[in-house]
Amino acid sequence: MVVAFEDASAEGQTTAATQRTARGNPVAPVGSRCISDFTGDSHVIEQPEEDVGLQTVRRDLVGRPDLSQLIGDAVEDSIFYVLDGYRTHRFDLLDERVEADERRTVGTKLQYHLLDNLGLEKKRHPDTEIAGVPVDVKGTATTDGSQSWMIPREGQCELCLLVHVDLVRDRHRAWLMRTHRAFLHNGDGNGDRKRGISVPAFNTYSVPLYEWTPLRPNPLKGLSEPDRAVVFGSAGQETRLKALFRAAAETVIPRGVILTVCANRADPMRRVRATRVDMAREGLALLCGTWTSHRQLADVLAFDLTGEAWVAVAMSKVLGHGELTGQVLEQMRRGLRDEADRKLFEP
DNA sequence: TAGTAGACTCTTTTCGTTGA
DNA sequence: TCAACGAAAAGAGTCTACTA
Repeated sequence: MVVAFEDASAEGQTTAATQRTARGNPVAPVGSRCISDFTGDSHVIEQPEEDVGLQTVRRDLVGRPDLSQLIGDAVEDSIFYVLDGYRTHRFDLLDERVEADERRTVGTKLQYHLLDNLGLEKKRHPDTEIAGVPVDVKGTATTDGSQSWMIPREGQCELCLLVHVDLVRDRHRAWLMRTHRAFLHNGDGNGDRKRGISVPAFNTYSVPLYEWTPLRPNPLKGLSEPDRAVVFGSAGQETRLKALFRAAAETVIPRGVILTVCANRADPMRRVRATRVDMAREGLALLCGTWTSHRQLADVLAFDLTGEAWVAVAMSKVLGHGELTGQVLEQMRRGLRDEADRKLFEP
């Protein structure tokens, strides 16, 4: 097997001295030549710091203060899509009911959600352009800590935004890398002639965009077995939602979690709202991210209700925030006719 | 009969568009 | 640039039907 890089001084001539075996071959050094299988183009490998296109894209991405959050949101959206909790009750990709094939599709879905979240246009090839530079987006979700991105022939020597989701530790990280042919495995590639990135090349030439960032915890994963039995039991939606809010009080409940609990039932959000009076009787106020005043109060209490999430907090914590408390309680009182119920939401 | 689900209508909020 | 406007989405209330 001959690796596809040459000493630049040889000007396109692959000599015996520059040929390497695939196993244990060294990382193609800066200054050596790389030849794309796809275009046949021969070019010199640069340091990432000297790669104008890579640095342009890197500056654009790291200049976004919420980059890791935007990509994290895309990861969570992709996982929710694959789990299909709204129909299946599944909330964990490690669940035995999730097929390995389904897990693999997280990376594919991630491309679309990531472009959407970053406000990037979807193109045919490569996937998008960032700051005018063509960029491919590759995502991988693994359960063993390993990371492998398969690069298609047309992606060779192009810039790639690489995202790794660690499903066991619930975290994600992203890198930028120019995936030179010389950095990919040899042999015949897979059936689509895609090739994986060699680990030494990745360790040498990838540029991290941010460190490991935790995904938002899924409150369903933290439930005890007895709580989980009630939340996914045979009772009605309201009973099960109340059990969820009790068990996961002071924990942000994303909208997707509510849809998962109420899988295959109509109008679950209606049932969440219907639990508000009962929860108030138990001393818990349900804040909903849809309402501006609720969201603002949640921010004050250090809960992030973006994505129309909900949270059950002690009523005592809702009080004492001046006009904001007044607006939240007024919103909760709205429409209640029973005087005793209305009293539950008075300062 | 109580609890629950579903359907319908009204209200509120958000977001994109338009024009000054 | 910003306010006004309208459409769409989602919250909220009410009523009826079903079931154990």
